[in-house]
Amino acid sequence: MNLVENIQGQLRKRVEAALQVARDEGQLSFQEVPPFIIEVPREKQHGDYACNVAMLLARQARMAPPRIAAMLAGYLGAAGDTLIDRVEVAGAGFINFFLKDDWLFDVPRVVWENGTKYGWAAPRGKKVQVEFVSANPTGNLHMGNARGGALGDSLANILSMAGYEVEREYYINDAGNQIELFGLSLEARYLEMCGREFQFPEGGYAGEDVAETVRHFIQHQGDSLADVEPGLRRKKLIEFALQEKLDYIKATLKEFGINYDVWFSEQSLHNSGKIEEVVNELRERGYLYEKEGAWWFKTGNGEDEKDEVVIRNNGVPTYFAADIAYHKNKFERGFDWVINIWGADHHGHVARMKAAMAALGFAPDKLDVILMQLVRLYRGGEVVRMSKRTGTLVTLNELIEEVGRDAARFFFVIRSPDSHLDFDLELAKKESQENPVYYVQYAHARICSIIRQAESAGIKLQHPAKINFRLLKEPQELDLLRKVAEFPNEILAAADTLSPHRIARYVLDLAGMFHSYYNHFRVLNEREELRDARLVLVEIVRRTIKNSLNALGVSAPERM
RNA sequence: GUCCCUGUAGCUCAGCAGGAUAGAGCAACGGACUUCUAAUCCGUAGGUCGGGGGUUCGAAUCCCUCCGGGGACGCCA
Repeated sequence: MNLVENIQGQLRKRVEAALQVARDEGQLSFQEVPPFIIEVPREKQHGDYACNVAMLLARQARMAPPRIAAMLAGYLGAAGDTLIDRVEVAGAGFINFFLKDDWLFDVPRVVWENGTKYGWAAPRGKKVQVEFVSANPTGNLHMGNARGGALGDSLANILSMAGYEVEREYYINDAGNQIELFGLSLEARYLEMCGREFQFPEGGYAGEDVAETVRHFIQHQGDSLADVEPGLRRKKLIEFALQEKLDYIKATLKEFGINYDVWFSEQSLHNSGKIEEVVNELRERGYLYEKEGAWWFKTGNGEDEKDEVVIRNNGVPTYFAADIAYHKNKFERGFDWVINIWGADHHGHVARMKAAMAALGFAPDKLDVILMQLVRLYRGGEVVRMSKRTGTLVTLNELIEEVGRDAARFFFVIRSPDSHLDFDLELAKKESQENPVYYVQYAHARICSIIRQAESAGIKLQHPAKINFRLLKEPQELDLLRKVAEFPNEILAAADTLSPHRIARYVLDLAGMFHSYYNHFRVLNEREELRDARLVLVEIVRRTIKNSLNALGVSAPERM
């Protein structure tokens, strides 16, 4: 049950009824009800909720907004109303609703009854897939992958809370040119270590981690491949390396708190002939044309030059072709909504991908791509280039070790995906003591401490039904109830706008309100009834903090 | 040249499906621990929302334009 949504719905009905009565009585003339909103105003003095209908009606009613608002208010604030305390008209014509506090006293019961599921919406019977990270299995995960991981996993959590059936997926790019280059790099290192002639490929993977993988291979198989046919040698090396790298990636992501439902191999699309199949389908539907020996996909109306090659003139399909087959496969699996998290450097790919889906008869609206701006890494003010090939990168493993999983995840997810993220490692380490994540976690730990303290004094948390919440008279207490009540709506808003950072902001706010309250009032005070009510209040705050942190993949410690 | 993101307090960023007096954290300054955890709190100070037009009852938010920063424009992925 979503209390806030419920209240907003009730107010909306009252406003609609008032509009009808006003029209029936000839006070107001309008053709249709405009799409007005019932919102929580920023300023507290503007009431619990505000409605903008008067401003929206001004034109068609040919009346000044404040006059409309005043007239409607006359129909709204009936004496004896159980919900509305009073109605005021203010500003440019806002109708401000001041509610009786009673509804707030329902909040603890609702939280209590939902328990660990407070904030979860009812299942809506829609399947959504979130694909994220999907880094090439040719190296370790870097800062950009870390951001994508934190973002994608949190988003998946939030969508799940919003009632969607969510699957997390990792697309393994284990085919194509990069893999061939990877093979050549492995081979060169291998021959080098076996003391043979070798030639390192131009632009190859020169990183130390690749050399290390080759060393591992030699530990297992020695120089058994030194004299075999190069194609076979590379195949064996690639097989070994991909397995090792992928295992490592899986372990790292797990350590970062991310668990995937599906690991999808690009190679499997090649093997099963799905790529060829989808290319043929596009060709039959008339979306491909041949030019200079290659096959091109028509992206737009043919006027621009954004067309993209799907089959190279050597007959080998491109990454784009594989990706089309992959996305077709996604839709065929019956997802109602497909979300990809890509680095901003792939933005040119979005329109093409959507066009390809449309060409295949799928609704492109069902595909959403979050373009995450790239992370730029600094070390003591120096920009660090992140390149897998040269191996100069800070890995996710190092990040977890240096900054900690909780702080790292919170840090990535507190910013909107649109923000360019400058990450200075020195600064992050220095600031780790002051990181906002500790502020939130500390609030949780403090509440746990209060409850422990109460228990050791023989005071038990009681069911809200047994509590007189009218004793909570302090404005800060009512504000906390209000804030907790907003949580389910915050989740829905974060899901709708694909914005996990809203939850990070929310929980930071809630923690701040709690810390302030803590410093002003004593929960465990002498008056038993008040004490019991406050104990339940801080407990529902604790649960809300914990559920928020869970959504972000951050732990909620009981002691700090 | 085309496209995407971005420009808000000294710094890092929220707010941007239009709403009322533009917010938070950090940094700065001044206070609060005999009391449930001071990783906290309270107070002070800090702004031409990059510039200029437009739409509107109302613009940080939408549109146009200019300027600054980042990125993409491959038969790489």
